Amino acid sequence: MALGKATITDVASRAGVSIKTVSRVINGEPNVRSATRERVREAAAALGYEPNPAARGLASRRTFSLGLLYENPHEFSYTQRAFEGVFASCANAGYTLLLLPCGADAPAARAADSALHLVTQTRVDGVILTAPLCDDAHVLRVLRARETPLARLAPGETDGLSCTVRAGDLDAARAVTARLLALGHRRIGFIKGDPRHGASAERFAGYQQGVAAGGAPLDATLVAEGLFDFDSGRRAALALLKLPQRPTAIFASNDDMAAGAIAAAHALGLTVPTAVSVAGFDDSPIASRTWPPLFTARQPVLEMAAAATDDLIAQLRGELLAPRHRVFDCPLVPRDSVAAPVGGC
Amino acid sequence: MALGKATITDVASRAGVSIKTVSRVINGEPNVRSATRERVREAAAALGYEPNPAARGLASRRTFSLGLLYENPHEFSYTQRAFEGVFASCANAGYTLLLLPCGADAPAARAADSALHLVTQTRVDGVILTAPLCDDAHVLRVLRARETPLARLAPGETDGLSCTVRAGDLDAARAVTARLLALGHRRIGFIKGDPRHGASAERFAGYQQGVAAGGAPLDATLVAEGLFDFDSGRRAALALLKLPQRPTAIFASNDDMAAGAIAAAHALGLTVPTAVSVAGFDDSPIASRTWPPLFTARQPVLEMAAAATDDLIAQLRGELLAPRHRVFDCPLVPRDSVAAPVGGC
DNA sequence: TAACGCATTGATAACGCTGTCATTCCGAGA
DNA sequence: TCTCGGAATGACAGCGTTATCAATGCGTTA
Repeated sequence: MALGKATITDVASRAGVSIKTVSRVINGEPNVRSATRERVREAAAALGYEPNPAARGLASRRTFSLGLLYENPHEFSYTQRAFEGVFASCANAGYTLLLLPCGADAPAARAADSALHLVTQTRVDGVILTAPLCDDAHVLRVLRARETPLARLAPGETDGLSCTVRAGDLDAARAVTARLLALGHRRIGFIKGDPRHGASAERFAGYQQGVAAGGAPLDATLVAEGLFDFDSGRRAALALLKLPQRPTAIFASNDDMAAGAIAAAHALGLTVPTAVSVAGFDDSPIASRTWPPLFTARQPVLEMAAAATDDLIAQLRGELLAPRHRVFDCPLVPRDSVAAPVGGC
Repeated sequence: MALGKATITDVASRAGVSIKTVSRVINGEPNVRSATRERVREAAAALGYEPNPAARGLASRRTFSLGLLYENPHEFSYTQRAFEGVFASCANAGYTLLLLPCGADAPAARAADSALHLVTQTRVDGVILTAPLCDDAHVLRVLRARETPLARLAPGETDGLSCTVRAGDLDAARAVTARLLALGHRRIGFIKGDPRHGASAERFAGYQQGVAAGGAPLDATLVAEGLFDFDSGRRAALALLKLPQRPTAIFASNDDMAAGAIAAAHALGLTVPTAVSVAGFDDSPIASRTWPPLFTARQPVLEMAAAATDDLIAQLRGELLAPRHRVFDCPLVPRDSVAAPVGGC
């Protein structure tokens, strides 16, 4: 096998056909006799032929590559899990993947610049947007001006223009809350997530509905603000646990903040789950690395990202008539950071 | 500003020059009168011209893209930090970055396949290899057969062929050990890392040298095997802490295993650092999220990855006469998981 | 003034593929 | 046997750059 220096012309002459026929075989186009197809395949294999993506891209005006745009995340593992899902689908469909991080702390216009770069400079065929960029007006405007096909992961709102994939945040948050209530907790603290993420409002609503459904009092002093990162969770939990009448359980909107809440409890000399229960959301790697490990709801990030990518590629291939909107369940993951409150109910 | 549909021909006619002159300006080549250069720049800006990478790649036989090859990592954050460093350098130099994960648990040949794919299919100009792939004979053979320029991050051994960037693992591990000895510990357990990583042996050697230099006994029963992941660290620490004469301190080869060691201590009812001190290595995100936070040595992964990328690009540009080999210091990060043993020395 | 040399510029041929459209092939039906 | 029509195939013109090499301009020297 040669070192990949063979061109389509070499294959064509070896197979005794025109380059156009080779092109047809390579691209799986119809109207090639199966004997011919086989002959071309053999010639290509014998020469170790690999199509030149630059030439292909130049001629077809496509790049067969997708861009994954994301913010430098607070929650470290999310992006990586999403990436793995997107990558798997890309590899599967023969697409190349470009990652484009945009600094979270940079001005809003910065993200739009990154998006623009992705489209003009590298000319990807489509873009996958993760929260919170998938709701960023600047970014959306830039991409839509170029008519770039989109898929949005964990958006706040769906529209009729792009495929979306969301988690069933509301239901899962309600289920977590219900579980805490069932254990006998009446005062359940809540730590909200970054308000720029659509999921934050959903999870909060799930908490509220759960509390209301359980007949427990809705106490606004038990709700603290957070930003999805460890330290904001730690600080919020500290404040909650220092309340005159402190909660017996804390439900943080994600695992990183829940890990912060555990650290806060430790710092105050409160044992988890004996003195205070802590629940998270996501089932990110840190959820099984805290002590005690976190009770949480599993968000299937990898599968969701893969689904978003599949839909985007289907759209590029014209296989999708209308944008598809998917919602993934988040099953509870029972772990030791949650128990009945001391004294029962 | 137009929507990036302008070609080099448009720019040329607007500036009243030939396309070759525009090409010269775009690529920063010499021998263009500064007045001409300025006129071309203005025309390009006015038209919103963006060079077409496919056309450029076809004509120049380069892609201006690099590949980052890595194993699906045990230690979750490492790759992401490395990616950020590599990405920063690529963006800086106008290169595009392709990530290529290869499953850790797949057969060895699989990684080589991924490497091959990177070179033949996407035709990157150069490849950055992370541990342990940077020491994988299959991968290296494939890439060298194609004469692909390489940079290797955290290799076991350097060679005369490719740029390398390493951490000063041995010195840092010795310093961590010395610190534990200085606090009065005499029985210091050690959890080794994945033997396929060159750093594992270095860190172990640092531990051994540190113990020897401190005049403490070298006890082989205090050395446990690990694989750099949380669970192997937890299990190894459990074994160490159940020894008849258990260590008063445990030095794990990385933070993930150290977090596992803390979990093991908790599980046995041993308080950290009162009953047992725990030290890690890397200063990965989890190091500041455990309770208590981890005493560790900071490996500047992002900076190292950026350096490797810079060197690779310099090599591609022909600016490097011989492969460069860099070593980065790993300063100690004092945190609360380490204290003097109960009873002093 | 003519000739020389170097900096500057341009005409044109690749680069390896896809798209368009014409052509050939081949079996079925008249 | 001839005609017809769709399947199969091929010729050739781009796609938007860079590379090669020739041509031009211009200040300097003989």
